[in-house]
Amino acid sequence: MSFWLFKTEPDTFSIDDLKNRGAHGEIWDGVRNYQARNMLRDLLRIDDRVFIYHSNCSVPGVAGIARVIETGVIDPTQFHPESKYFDPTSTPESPRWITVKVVYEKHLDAPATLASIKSHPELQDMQLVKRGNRLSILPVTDDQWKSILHLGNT
DNA sequence: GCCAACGTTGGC
DNA sequence: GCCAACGTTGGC
Repeated sequence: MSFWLFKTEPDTFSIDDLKNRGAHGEIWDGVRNYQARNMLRDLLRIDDRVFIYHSNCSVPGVAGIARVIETGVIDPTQFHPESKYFDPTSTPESPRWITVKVVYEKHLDAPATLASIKSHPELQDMQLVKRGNRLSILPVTDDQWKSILHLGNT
């Protein structure tokens, strides 16, 4: 089992929205970056655990945890002309955007804020805090996972 | 709103 | 292949 971090803007889709989907979970749609797509398509496995990270908000940070329940999911929004994620160059015969479905697992007791992550020496290697990082899907090491759990459960 | 740090697009 | 222009991300 591997660990990951997914970014989301809580104004658009928050961990509470994911919680409200219940056991049905939610397709992680809208990823339109090839590096991120490749991780979703090629590296994520069922039962992998995912930090849900709230970005572009007043207090950015890891809010909670989700679990991968389905892989190789064709992002349906690429075929929806009314969607902001519509991709007219993708075809049902050869879909370009593949993603996963996740289900809510739990909130951290308190969010592990970006500020607190930056203040912890053992987390300075996280891709999240690396200069210029903009990927919305990031790998997390076992040690980083444990450290952030600790940050969020004090 | 500002702006740095990207990724993408398209002319050449 | 080069590179300028443009769009996006996301912290602050």
